[in-house]
Amino acid sequence: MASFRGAILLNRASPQVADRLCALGEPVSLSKGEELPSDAEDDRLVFVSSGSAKLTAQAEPEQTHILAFHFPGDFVSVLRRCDGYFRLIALTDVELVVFQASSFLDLAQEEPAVLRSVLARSIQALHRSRTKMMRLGHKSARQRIADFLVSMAERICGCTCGSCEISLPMSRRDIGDSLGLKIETVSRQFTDLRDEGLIETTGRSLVKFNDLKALAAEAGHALSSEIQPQN
Amino acid sequence: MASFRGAILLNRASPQVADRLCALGEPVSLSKGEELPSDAEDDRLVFVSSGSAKLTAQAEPEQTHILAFHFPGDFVSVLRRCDGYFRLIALTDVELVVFQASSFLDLAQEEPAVLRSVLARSIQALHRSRTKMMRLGHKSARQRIADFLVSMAERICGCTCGSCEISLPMSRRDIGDSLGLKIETVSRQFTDLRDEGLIETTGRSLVKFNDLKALAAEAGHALSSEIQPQN
DNA sequence: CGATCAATTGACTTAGCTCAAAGCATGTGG
DNA sequence: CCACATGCTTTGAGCTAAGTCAATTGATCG
Repeated sequence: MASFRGAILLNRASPQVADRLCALGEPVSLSKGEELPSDAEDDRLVFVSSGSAKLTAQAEPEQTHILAFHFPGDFVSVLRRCDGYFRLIALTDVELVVFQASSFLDLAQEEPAVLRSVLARSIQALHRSRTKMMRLGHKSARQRIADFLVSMAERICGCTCGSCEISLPMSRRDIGDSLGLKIETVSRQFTDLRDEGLIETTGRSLVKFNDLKALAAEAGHALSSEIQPQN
Repeated sequence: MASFRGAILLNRASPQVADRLCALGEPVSLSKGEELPSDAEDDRLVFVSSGSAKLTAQAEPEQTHILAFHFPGDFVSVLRRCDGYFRLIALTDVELVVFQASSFLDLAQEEPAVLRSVLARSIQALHRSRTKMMRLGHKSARQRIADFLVSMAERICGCTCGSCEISLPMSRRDIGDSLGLKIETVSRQFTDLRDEGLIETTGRSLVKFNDLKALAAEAGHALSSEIQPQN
């Protein structure tokens, strides 16, 4: 369970401003599979307190793209419904703090350090997104899956090397939708990695990594610094 | 030839701050093929006054990824050399205004409206990048090329429908590197589109569009709003 | 006008998609 | 608590789009 107030204070905001920002946020709880009600008026900033969620974009019917997975501590920006609409959907029961982007920024503006920190993070996120997404366009299915697993290990349990075990909150379909792969291809890659001893799986969601460095190497030298939470 | 000062004033900055920002920038001219000297210390913000340039990332030797093409009026952020280094390379003779990101932001901080506007643009750019790049992962070669051509028509000559003619400043290899396609595939797609009468080509760089809407449809309903200059 | 490098075209290979069927988890009701 | 039903996942066989290798054509610049 991540605290929004704590995250803000890390940006060296004054406690007063942190409190006022907190007051601005609306706590929202979603249970597994539920969707954050969409808003046609305003862009929103959403802080994830606990659980996990997927941010999707539906350009055309029958083709869902998953833009990102989000975990506790993440700060997600959800654009208002306009060009191809965005949806934030709970993968597990999830607790959020939802802000209207404009009023959040109005207030943050009083604390230029916060605003600037948010900007710096945003520029970094843009670059990460660009490098990462662009790489996706150049990578094989195996590399995409390896890259995905390494990034999940880092985000879910903070591991970048050695071995660890995580529970993936998303389905194979979700993974495919986020990497531009079909569900069968995702499954086959899991099988291959399992056969080669790079991972072990139990049930649908448990994945054990035996050597994260080796897996990262499979991803095509994905630098671990590229795989941090967005905000 | 775009004016940096003019672009800043559009953000409703005071003329004083605009002047001080101008003073902070270092004008740089590059001739075709030249590269902006890299900087290991600071992230930089680069304004494109005239000409065009490509922003590349070299994760591994022998594999260059083009992150974006840039045209007059664009505001590019070039990260310092760290994770896989970034290079800004002139496609034509180009005039730039180069800022140290930190000092630019220090100054912009005095004008919260500017800072916030930059932030808002940056968040938008992040979303565009995500949607666009993610789509690339799901698109066929034909759709990628069509999408690319439509976006170039919009950025180079401002056309979104009807017919127009542009001169592409980048090579087929550059196009491939930016879309995750091989040069031969790029060429074949050009041939196909030419055979179908959607485009006409003269020499290496001239491309004439007969029906941009039809081309956009080929791109898979790429919304024109998704194809605007970054900043 | 010729040298050089970019672009095109062709033949072949392969990674990932499609269609189809079978195996497992998970959770629900008896 | 077990059995079954549902939906997720895995596996298989064949196909297609894009990559690879190789040769040719064409554009651009000195």
